Amino acid sequence: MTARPTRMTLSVPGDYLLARDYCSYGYFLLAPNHWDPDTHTLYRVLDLEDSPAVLAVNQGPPFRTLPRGLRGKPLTVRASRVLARAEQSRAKAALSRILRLDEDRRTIAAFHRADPRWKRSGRGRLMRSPTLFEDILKTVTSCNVTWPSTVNMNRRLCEVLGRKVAQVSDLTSATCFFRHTFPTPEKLARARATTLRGRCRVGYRDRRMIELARLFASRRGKPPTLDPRWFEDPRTPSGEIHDTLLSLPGIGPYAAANIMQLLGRYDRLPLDTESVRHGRDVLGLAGTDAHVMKKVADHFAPFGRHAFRSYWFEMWTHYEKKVGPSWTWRRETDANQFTASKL
DNA sequence: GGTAGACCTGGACGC
DNA sequence: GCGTCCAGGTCTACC
Repeated sequence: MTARPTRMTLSVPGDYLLARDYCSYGYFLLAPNHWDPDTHTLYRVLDLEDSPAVLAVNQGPPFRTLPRGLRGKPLTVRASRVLARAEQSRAKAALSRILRLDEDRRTIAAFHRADPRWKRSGRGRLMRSPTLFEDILKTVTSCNVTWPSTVNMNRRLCEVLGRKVAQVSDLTSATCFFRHTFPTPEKLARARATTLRGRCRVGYRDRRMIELARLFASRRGKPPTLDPRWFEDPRTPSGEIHDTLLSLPGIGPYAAANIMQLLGRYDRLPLDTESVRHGRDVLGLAGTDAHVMKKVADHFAPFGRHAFRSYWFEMWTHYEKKVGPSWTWRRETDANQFTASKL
């Protein structure tokens, strides 16, 4: 008799709402993340100790408008196979980073005091990846391309360089969209530039991505050149992290500021063409692109260490007014909207 | 320190 | 079906 796939429960902060807090940043539409808007279930492929597995995370039945009853309800996590105890711990740690479970009610309340517009909806957490490396690579794939290309690059990176889930269960065969993990730094560090360019369609980013992977990869048991723990440590000065990010291949001012927010440091704004569009269309700003960018930065400066979240949820709400609540979005249709020229 | 142009992909458009 | 144009941040060379 074969053992049944693992089921777990994950505790969340008292105000946590999976659909609202997971569908809060564009990366929730990128492989190997998959959100099913029909069942309000998050599917994520993760590299665990023995082999990859798919996790399905759910908090309750789907809804259209934000419900009160679900907030703080523990998450149910179903795995595609049996997970050893160490794998369960690793899976929970990965989900905690993705879902920002480290942001407790007090830190969200501090944001709402700085910008009360989001108190009613409870917006405050921003979805991210299970590792800093994946956040950095996803940011590189979002630079100098329209959003559909970002979607394709991430899917192909997983399919070409990720590990495939071998064990097929009801979970993986019927409902999961992706079967491959996001590539590890070690795997990407060994890849050929021609593979990245030809099969993953990352273009001129090929060598930069390999160089980044080499900085984050462990080699022959030696620690990596860059330690993610240094970046994640709240005691590390923001200025030092920002300077280090700017020194990395493929990381410029936009990417560095975006990675800062993914690290939970919200005082900088990643300004791009979207910011200019938002400045003109929503804030009514005028002038050259450079002038509008400067005015957008000035506009959100009073929010201080909460500036990015004020900026981001204002833009997110603008998207939602056009295409509905983010938890109803489908990658294959709504995902194509996220480019300044279309919005 | 500021700026122009190259770097790629994929979608839109015209023929 | 083919060719052309355009959007999109980073990097380098040049002033």
